[in-house]
Amino acid sequence: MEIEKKYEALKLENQLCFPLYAVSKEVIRKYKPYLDELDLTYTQYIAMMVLWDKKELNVKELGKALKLDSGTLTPLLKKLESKGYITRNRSAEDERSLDVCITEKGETLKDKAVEVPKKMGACVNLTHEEAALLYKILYKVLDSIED
Amino acid sequence: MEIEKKYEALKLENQLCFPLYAVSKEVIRKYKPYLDELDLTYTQYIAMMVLWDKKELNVKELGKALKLDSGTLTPLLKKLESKGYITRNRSAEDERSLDVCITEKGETLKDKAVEVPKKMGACVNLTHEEAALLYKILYKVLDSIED
DNA sequence: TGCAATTAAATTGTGTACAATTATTAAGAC
DNA sequence: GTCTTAATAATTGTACACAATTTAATTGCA
Repeated sequence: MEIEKKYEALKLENQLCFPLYAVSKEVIRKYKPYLDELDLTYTQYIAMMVLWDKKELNVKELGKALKLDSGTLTPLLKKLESKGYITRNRSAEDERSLDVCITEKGETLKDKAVEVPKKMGACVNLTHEEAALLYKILYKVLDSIED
Repeated sequence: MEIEKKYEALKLENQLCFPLYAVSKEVIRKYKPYLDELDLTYTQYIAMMVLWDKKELNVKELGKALKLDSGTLTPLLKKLESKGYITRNRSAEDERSLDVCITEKGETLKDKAVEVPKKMGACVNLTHEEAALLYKILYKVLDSIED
């Protein structure tokens, strides 16, 4: 192989992983000013999203939904509890399991939070078709990676 | 607005940010076994990618290429230096600037690293068209987000 | 029943990320 | 030439991520 071609695959601009990584970070950074108003970080926000929808579930289920483990979730949920947005209680049927439940205060936050996706939509400069395509491709990767 | 529709935009499955975030993490996790063989983390790997290409550049330029700041890069580059893959030296013309330079040992690593993109390609279950489209859309977002 | 295997969270340790601040150096205005 | 302003890394502090281990509870089977 020609020497110039041998290392082409190692260049940053020829990777798919790098723009994925960079866009993910930049998008999360774009959320910050809006999430600051809710006193939430991005990870706390997506955890609250699941809770706004489900009201109650255990750490294992939340971890599956967010693809996060207890090492990340345990301290994060303790923070959400200290903010008063959720409660954490051992399950009555299975003491190993920890039930996470949204509070009144957490529910109230939902009304402010509905504005966030609207504000963010304006930031991501894609057409409907591009956004739909991106969504479809990302979930194809996500499903195929399923370990 | 109907009550059922009001909060639809807040559901995790209706977000574009979440699959972006999740895919980015999962892809990086897929790299781990291959990068372990090189004694590199993912962030160290993309930093080395720039250095394999450019041989030498300063922290500011590297930060621009990777979209990372000195708070992330300083400890990371110290680790790469301690592994013997790079050197760190103050610029002669401008003492504020820190020059990062690849070493012989760092260059040697490149020959093992060329195998990584090949192995990863097999993991991401996309057609050429899908991969090209994903690449194009991601860079469109990245360019539009440019602050 | 008794106990090995499994499961669920929590903990520990390492490595990012990034905002905000600090220290040092360089550039530019006058 | 001094002095303000700007630029560059490093530092500090907070919050993830995740692998590996630990602790405690439950299951399953001999």
